[in-house]
Amino acid sequence: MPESRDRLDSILTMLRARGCRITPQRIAILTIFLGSCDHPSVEQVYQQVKANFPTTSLATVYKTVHLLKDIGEILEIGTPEGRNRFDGINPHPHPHLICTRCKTIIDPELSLLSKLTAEVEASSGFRVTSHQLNFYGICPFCQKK
Amino acid sequence: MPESRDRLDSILTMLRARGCRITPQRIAILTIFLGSCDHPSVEQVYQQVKANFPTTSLATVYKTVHLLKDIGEILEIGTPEGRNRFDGINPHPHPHLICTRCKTIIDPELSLLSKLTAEVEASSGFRVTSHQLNFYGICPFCQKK
DNA sequence: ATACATGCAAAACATTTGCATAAGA
DNA sequence: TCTTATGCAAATGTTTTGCATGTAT
Repeated sequence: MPESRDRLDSILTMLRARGCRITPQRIAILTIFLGSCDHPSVEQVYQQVKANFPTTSLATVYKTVHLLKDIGEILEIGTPEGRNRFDGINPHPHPHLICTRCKTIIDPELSLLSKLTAEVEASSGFRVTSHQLNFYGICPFCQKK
Repeated sequence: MPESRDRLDSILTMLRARGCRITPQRIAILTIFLGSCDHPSVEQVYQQVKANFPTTSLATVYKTVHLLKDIGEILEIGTPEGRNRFDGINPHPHPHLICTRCKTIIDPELSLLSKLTAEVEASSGFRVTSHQLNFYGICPFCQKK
């Protein structure tokens, strides 16, 4: 995956510019986020990092995740079941489609969303800078059960 | 509010049919959910219940909230900041437009929203039961400052 | 009378924080 | 070397659970 390599490099550059240090743990955590299209929780990231880096602590994962969130490279997703999940592929706000039964999270393509934002701005006069849009429902697989 | 009275009655009937008992605490908690259009957290509900019912415990609020969630009368909503919130006006969740500067909250009318939900269902196969939509931005008044 | 609900306190989780030590620059 | 990151453990905050007592039916 060449583009995620580029993205890794650009994030590392950004971290260096910020005075942050590049540690093996941070590279490992970043690699996991950039390489997985699902939306892992902190605990899931921790388990994966430990596989290659057994001494890594959960606290470090939390700290790194917050760092990445602060610089805008990953997005935190609120879920109804306690542990939050993170999106490292597309850190810009976008809708999430959450199955309330099996907890799967999907990123749907919505052609109408930009029009919706435009409608909000036109009718209210707000300058919209961000949004959070979560749909909750039952996925096709769970509907059959 | 006559319609929320009807809804209260129908929920009480539903609880009785389930073998649940109607306690003052449950009525108080239900009344709070049916009467407020915002999305209160458990803690907020607890504080409100305590005002009229000082002996109520937080555990009871949690248990009642879960009961209501199980019978489908309120919806739990995940937020990125820890404490979950609940929607008691279930059938018609509405978007919020939040000014990040002055914290004003507006309920915009969005004609496109139902089309957006239809688009999600059509493209994903999900049966969408609810959603959460928050826009963040700067309101017209704050833009002038 | 007899379940079921309540309220307390303790437990179970998820997340954050403080601090001594390890390690990048 | 000099600062930042790590890892541990303790602290925080939220939600759940067990159990004796209270209470709706």
